[in-house]
Amino acid sequence: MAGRPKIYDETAILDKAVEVFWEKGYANATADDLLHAMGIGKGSFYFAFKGGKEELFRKSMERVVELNFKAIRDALTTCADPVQFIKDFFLSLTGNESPVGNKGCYFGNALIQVSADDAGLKMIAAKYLHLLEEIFTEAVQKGKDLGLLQTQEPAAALGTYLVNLWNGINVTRRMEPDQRKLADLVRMNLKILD
Amino acid sequence: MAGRPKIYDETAILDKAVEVFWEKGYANATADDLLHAMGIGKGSFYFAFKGGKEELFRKSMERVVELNFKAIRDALTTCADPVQFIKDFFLSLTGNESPVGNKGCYFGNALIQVSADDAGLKMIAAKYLHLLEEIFTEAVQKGKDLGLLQTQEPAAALGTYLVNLWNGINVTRRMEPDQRKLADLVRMNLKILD
DNA sequence: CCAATTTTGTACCAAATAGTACAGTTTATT
DNA sequence: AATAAACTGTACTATTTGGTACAAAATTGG
Repeated sequence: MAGRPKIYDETAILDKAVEVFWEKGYANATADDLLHAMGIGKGSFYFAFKGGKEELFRKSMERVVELNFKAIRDALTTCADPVQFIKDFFLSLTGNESPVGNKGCYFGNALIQVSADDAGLKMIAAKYLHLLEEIFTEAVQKGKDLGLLQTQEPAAALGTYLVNLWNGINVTRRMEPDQRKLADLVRMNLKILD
Repeated sequence: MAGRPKIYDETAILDKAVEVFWEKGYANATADDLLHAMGIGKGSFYFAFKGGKEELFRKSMERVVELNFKAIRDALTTCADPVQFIKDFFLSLTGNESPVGNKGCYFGNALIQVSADDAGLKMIAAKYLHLLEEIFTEAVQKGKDLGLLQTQEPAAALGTYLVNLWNGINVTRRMEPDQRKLADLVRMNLKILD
């Protein structure tokens, strides 16, 4: 168990890579962009990520799930009113202070940016979006169990509805700078949770 | 006004370029891909499109608007029940026979695929999505005028709702192969037009 | 301190990239 | 047929791409 120690923190440089991918998109992010942002040399990079750019992106997706989705899930399991939480979450997407900024959804972006022959990455992105769908579904189910929802719709259908809303907003944000219009749009969609 | 005539049809090669961009994405489509599909040489290409790939993409967007959106608008102005037309349109997106296939929306894709420093292309894509929004809004307004809609929501808000649904579906399609789930999702969304 | 092990930086490379230069070809007008 | 205009194909280039090779460096256990 000897050996020269890493001089960087693996999660720290992953976070840097996430930033670059999110900002520039998978296809447009060059290895140089990434290395520069991560602040490591090619040697270290190809040593740590033998699969090159693709492996880095795969790990960066894991990291984003860990940082973002898991946080949502945790918050949902502890909060008293999951329905209100969902509503607040979506409304928060329409403001400047959005956690996502204008960069969209990491996974939705991936589905659209990754070239067709990288089917593996696409499948992973799809899988994580399904995870988000599940999280929404669980929240709705919990809301139903608590008697907070009148709707006849099954929780799973509402989960699908919400992940589709998420996908939509993350594109619509980019064409619609008017935050009031976005907020109205979200509110209109959230009526389904009354 | 002399000179050798073109040996190719400008719109025909544009259509080929559209195919490539739609299939591979803007960033992933190389000049070679495009030239090969268009069946012309570099000389002809850079003569016809002095702006290179970017100009080609700009013109390809115009072409897609011309071919797709204008057709929708025309169909809407002539049809008796614009509300039903909208519903059928969205439901058609969930099937195999979708006009869009799994390639998504040309302009939504562009918003997500084009690199940040190509702000010009992004603005054009956003503009065309706003055109689609307008088309939806007009259809809804017409539906209201004809007494086909009970909703209190303003037509413009519903237009925004529908373009957001469009944006969402075009991403969600890529993560959700189950067409029945997609169809249910669309039906749930279209209840707002009852 | 020596050896084993792991990490790092630099130099290098082959392929692919978008784009240019330009000579030559084809046609309409005269 | 001569000429001007419009078009086309080929050869070329400079840059950037992702990726490899490998020797040197840093650390720990013996």
